[in-house]
Amino acid sequence: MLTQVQSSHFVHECHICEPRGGCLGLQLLDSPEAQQQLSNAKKINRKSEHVYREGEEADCFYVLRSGSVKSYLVTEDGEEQVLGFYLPGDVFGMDTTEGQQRMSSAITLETTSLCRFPHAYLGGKAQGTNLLKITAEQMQRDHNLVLMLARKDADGRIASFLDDLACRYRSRGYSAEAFVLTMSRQDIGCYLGLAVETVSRTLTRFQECGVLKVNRREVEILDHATLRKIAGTRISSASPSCRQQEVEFKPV
Amino acid sequence: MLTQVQSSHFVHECHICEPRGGCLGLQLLDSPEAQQQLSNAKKINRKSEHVYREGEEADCFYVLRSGSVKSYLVTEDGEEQVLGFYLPGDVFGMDTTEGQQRMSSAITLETTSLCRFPHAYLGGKAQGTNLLKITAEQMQRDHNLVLMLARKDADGRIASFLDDLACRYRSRGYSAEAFVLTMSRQDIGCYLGLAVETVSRTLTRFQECGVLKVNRREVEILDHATLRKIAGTRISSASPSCRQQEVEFKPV
DNA sequence: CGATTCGTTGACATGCTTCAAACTTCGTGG
DNA sequence: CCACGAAGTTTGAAGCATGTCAACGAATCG
Repeated sequence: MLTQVQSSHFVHECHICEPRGGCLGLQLLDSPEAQQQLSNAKKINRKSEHVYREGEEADCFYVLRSGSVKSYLVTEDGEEQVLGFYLPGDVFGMDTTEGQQRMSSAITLETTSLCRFPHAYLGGKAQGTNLLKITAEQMQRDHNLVLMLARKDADGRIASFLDDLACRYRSRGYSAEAFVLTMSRQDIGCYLGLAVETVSRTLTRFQECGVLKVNRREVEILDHATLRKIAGTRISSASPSCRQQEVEFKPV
Repeated sequence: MLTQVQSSHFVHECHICEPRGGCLGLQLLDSPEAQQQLSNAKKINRKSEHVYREGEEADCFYVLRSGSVKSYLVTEDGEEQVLGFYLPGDVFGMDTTEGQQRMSSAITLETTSLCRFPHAYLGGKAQGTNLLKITAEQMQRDHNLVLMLARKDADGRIASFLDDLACRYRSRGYSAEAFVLTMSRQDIGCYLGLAVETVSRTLTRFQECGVLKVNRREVEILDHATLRKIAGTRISSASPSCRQQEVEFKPV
């Protein structure tokens, strides 16, 4: 059979997956047809070519065979945040599942060869699709945290944190404008990479701005629009919406 | 059948998974026996009880039904880094797969009810086990990045970054002591949440320490032990192994 | 009702960013 | 092959956001 020949050829020429206990293609694809497809799906990218871009519809993930790749996302302010660098043997592109829009971009850092794993060919072996979707969501959440820690100042982190909580409460049918924090200031600081004192001071300042009302663990969001603006604002961004000095101008 | 009754009871009393398109238990577990097991696996935890601890062997993941949970990990220096807060409906504990040691801990923030999903019951539906293992590894990598961004200073981040690269090259059969960076200083800074200038300065300083030899993108690690020590060192840790002032003492 | 944990506020120290400028390397076209 | 410009890297000086240290008030718990 031609497919058989192709298939076995495909297996022997590549040892990149050995540390994983053998070719991922053989592990994940049952039919020789699918394996042949995979064989054909090998691709060479030149330096600085995008493997995929944020917003594109995802239909596969990748194994890097040679070269190197960086994945990144872009903040609302046009700033780039690198999420990781991939070396030969690494699997990437699993932070988005079939049919979803890519949540990050990937670009080659040099001439690169990679193996495409189209979701469609995974067939029965990808039964846990729902689980994969859940893990992808978790990764996206992690990536947001990374972005927050790397690119946002204290104001931005606290605002993002509160906005995130509000959204999650809303999506569960609770009030997004008033809720009780179940965690201590210590925990919040430890999550956001800030000192407890900074958390406390920032919350106080937000209250002075009229953005929030805070009483110990009770939070009420008074001006969600401004909160969002602060959350999306980069450190030295041009518009200091509600930053320290601004407070002096419009205390409530 | 008793199991049937149990099973349907189990389905009707819980609406936490509705936004996911229905009970995860029904989606992931095929046999009524497994579903009953799941039903029995519901658990109430009081405030500040651990759901699992780092190092324990993982045999399940969880869906939070009510209450809230925080997940975290502890640095080599005993510092805590919070990785996330979970609200009702959230799935957690998927950063470790069956049989592995937990890579993080989870503790309740208040009285909490949760649903256990033992890996063993997933049966055929979890075929993509290999894929899950890969996504779990990716998550662990992300968590390391979070820890780095939140808890380490510039020296620690650069050192961790280089050590990570070295380890990955070693595991692939390349030299861990001498390699070429495929990414620009800009990219490194963008990954580590540092300004380009800081990256450059830090590398220069490491060279002055005798830890590295750097020439543009070529890196040679001369003192891997010290590099590791810097990587693991927290910001204001007692031992300033190779920090700014230290350089003055022992320039090479 | 003490004891402990949690939250807030102030003063000060400092590590990193920002701004600026020079140098090197690389790619491109004359 | 060299000239030229763009991009990447390095180094210096100065400002500032955040961490650290310290003290106090408030709430919680046994």
